[in-house]
Amino acid sequence: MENTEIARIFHEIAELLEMKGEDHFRIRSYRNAAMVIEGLTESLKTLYEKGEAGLDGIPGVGKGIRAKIAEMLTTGRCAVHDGLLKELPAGLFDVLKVGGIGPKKVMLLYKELGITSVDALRRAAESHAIHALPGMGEKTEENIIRAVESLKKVSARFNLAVGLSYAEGIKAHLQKTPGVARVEAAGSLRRWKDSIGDLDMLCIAHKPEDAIAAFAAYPGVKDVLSKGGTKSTVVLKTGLQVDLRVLKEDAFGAAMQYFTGSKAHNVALRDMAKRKGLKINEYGVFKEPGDRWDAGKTEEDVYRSVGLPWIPPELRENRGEIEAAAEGRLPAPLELCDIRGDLHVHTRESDGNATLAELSEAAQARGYEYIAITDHSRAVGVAHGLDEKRAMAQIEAIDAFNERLKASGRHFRLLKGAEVDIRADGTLDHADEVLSRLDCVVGAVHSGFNMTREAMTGRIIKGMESGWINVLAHPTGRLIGVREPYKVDMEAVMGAAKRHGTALELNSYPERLDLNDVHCRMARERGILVAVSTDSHSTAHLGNITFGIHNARRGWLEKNDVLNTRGLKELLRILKKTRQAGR
DNA sequence: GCCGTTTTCGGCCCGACTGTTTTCAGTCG
Repeated sequence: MENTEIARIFHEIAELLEMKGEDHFRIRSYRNAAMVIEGLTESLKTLYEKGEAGLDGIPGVGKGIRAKIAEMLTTGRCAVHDGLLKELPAGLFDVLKVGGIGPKKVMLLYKELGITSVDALRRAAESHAIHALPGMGEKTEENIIRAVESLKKVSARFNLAVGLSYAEGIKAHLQKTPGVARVEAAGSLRRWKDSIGDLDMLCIAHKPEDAIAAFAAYPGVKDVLSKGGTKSTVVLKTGLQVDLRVLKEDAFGAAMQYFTGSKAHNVALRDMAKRKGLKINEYGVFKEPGDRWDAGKTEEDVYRSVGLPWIPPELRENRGEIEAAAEGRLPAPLELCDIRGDLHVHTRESDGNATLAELSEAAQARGYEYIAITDHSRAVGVAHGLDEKRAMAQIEAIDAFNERLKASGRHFRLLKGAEVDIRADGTLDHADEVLSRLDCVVGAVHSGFNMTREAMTGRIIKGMESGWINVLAHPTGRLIGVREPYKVDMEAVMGAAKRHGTALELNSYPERLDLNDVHCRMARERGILVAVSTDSHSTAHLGNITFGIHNARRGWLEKNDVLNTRGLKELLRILKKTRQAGR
């Protein structure tokens, strides 16, 4: 079993225990362990196979949960999970997803009315069978009908680029409201998480009620879920939920810290504060009992109050950043100015829409020293992939172009490259005669996504073993919200990358962000270089590098961990060495 | 169920809003 599967089972145990009304802290332990497991950079299987001590020392995983992990790894089952599922029907998980229905109500509806599905819930609400139950009323029935309706339309999660554009729209709208001094997005968007479930907005306003009213009146709003004195929640027409909190200026830093999260980071931070006799909430830092500390204006104040330096939002996942901050070993965040070029760019020869000259100009305008032209190979027919003849012609064209650049005194170079398909049998989609003339070969999987895990892993490793691949592009093939990653053993792929000196791509396209944050961190720990590339199909796409940089930060990558922070000379040396080592 | 500068028991982050209640539970983030 893989980490994600084991984590899922712990999440389910937590939900089942919660419905049964078990101890809150025990439930939290399962949730916490699940989240910790999702952030691990080694598979539990590998750790377990190391022997007794392998699973020791994982924070939040004690004796009980360790035993369950061992049980799942050896038998593929978890008796506690199985037992709970015998007590409670699996349909209750769906009922729990209905907004406004929590574990207590799910259980009440199940016990009193036998409701085990969303459909049954809606029917019960429509036939007014619910309001007779204790704690339920007519309003509850109306809300259930509405929540079930929106459940159907809501798409799971939104990608970052979409989230950013909504946040900008709301920000512009609120800033037009008199008395609104400042509006910022917090939450997972500010942490640059690869996908967002909702938007958290903060605002400073003299009259909170005016800001709340303006928020509810935003033209994109479909439903107002709640509207209080300082807080409101709405659902946009697109299905995205947005929360707004209105605050006073002197609490803005504390609120930013609080609402940026993650929840796990905040719990750990507040626990730390508590041990120091302090209390942190969204209004500031307080010395018990109750009196105010001057630590609410900036986030730095909040962190300083518990003896920590400011922690970049991208790292706030309780994956060791608090300990690292305490010990002064936070990673130095990767910056845009560290990036010297882009190693994955398409032209109109395949499925891009820009010419060599246009891309060259756009890249120079960004201050780059190089970009690699990496059009598709022929296997990607829909993208008008290049066969050997066209590839050779492009090589000649790039050589000629570089000659002209040189003659004009520009310190910029186009690298000859290709995004060559790793075919289903692991062979490459260009002949050696073409590959040997390229500066930078990007290998990628674009078909046959439904292979078994073993077959896909073998296919990719065989591709790398050819010795031609400098960078493995979008290594898991995921498209956020559209397509799951293909099944692949990333530990094995990284093992091969390390042996062959292959870099792994962090594809900056907001729908991809592949490698993800945890995979980036895995690469760093294993000493594998990451290429932060854009996979641009137009000059505008070069700007997507921003998404890649923030995702790299989430993966703790520093300048030295990234291949394309190297200057041209050093880059070419590394690219050449990879080939020589591999062949 | 986890954890320890309060260490093997007794804690465990904190607050807003809603709908149902006559003082608060449930839900959410």
